[in-house]
Amino acid sequence: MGKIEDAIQQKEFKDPYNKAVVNLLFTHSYLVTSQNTLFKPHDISPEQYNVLRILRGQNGVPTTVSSIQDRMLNKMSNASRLVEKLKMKDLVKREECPADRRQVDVLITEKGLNLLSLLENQVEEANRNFVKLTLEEANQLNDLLDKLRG
Amino acid sequence: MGKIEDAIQQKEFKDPYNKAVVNLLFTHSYLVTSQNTLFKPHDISPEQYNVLRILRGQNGVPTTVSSIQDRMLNKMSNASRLVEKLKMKDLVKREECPADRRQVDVLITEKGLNLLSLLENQVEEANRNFVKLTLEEANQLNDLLDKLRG
DNA sequence: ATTCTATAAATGTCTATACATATAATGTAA
DNA sequence: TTACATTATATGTATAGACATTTATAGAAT
Repeated sequence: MGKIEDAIQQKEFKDPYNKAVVNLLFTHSYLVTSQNTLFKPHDISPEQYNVLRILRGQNGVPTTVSSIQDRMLNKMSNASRLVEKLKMKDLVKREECPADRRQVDVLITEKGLNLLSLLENQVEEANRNFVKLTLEEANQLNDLLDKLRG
Repeated sequence: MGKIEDAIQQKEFKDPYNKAVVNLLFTHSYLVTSQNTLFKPHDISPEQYNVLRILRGQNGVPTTVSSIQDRMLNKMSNASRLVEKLKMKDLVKREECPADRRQVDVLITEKGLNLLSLLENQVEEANRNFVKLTLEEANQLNDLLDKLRG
């Protein structure tokens, strides 16, 4: 089992390329659904978690909203609103950038760092379980995905 | 270029499994964004397109909402509301199932079939272009994704 | 027949994506 | 300086995903 044909009851695909697109959409849904069970109890979404990780990666250097946007997994998501959600939970703070008053400096708070360290190990451990591949296969998959996007 | 590390400016990952999860989320966004440009002019979403394809696959046999749900790429999506959207555009019709009045029979209309055949070649052609792999690599990717989900 | 349970679909609510537009601040050119 | 284009962020609005709840019907058990 596990074949995409069975999972969505579609007998055949136009070609391996079109099958790969469908397979990727389906596998994405599998992963997101699996991950959600983890994030749910902490009242945080995978996207918000991702923003916190980006901020911590800055090691205390403030980050602008557009810089967060550039580094998000989904370039179409709305960093401004995600930051607002995180701020309401006191996981980040926002300050007007003195050098350029259009910009907003975003920083992760102590509370944000604590939540992140609590979550991170769980997420990493869970991800290893969700991906039922050998190490070598996981590397192959990474290479193929990198190449897929060109 | 093309490597996930550059694309999201993250230097390293915990392990290839965690990298694969991030890589898959990112590649999903790449594909969906690419596909959206195609669907936009036709006032239909990729999800609605997918429902139309499921319905056509039935060759005129009515399909219930829950059966559509089972065959969708995202099991968490809401077939009931997608069918409602399609109905408002006269792309599907909905009939009470006489045998079981809880169920609703859904059928694709002539208009729906026309839109589908117009879109399908474009989508299939575009998908081939989005996936920058050889045929063999595309097959490998499909096998890895099938295995990933277990 | 009555009650209980299960199932099908619809609905409510929140979050996020997608994309257009608005607002404010900056930089540049006349 | 004024005018104009550019950039950073915020906001408006629609669609979809996530998940809980409701409503209606069906089937089973008493």
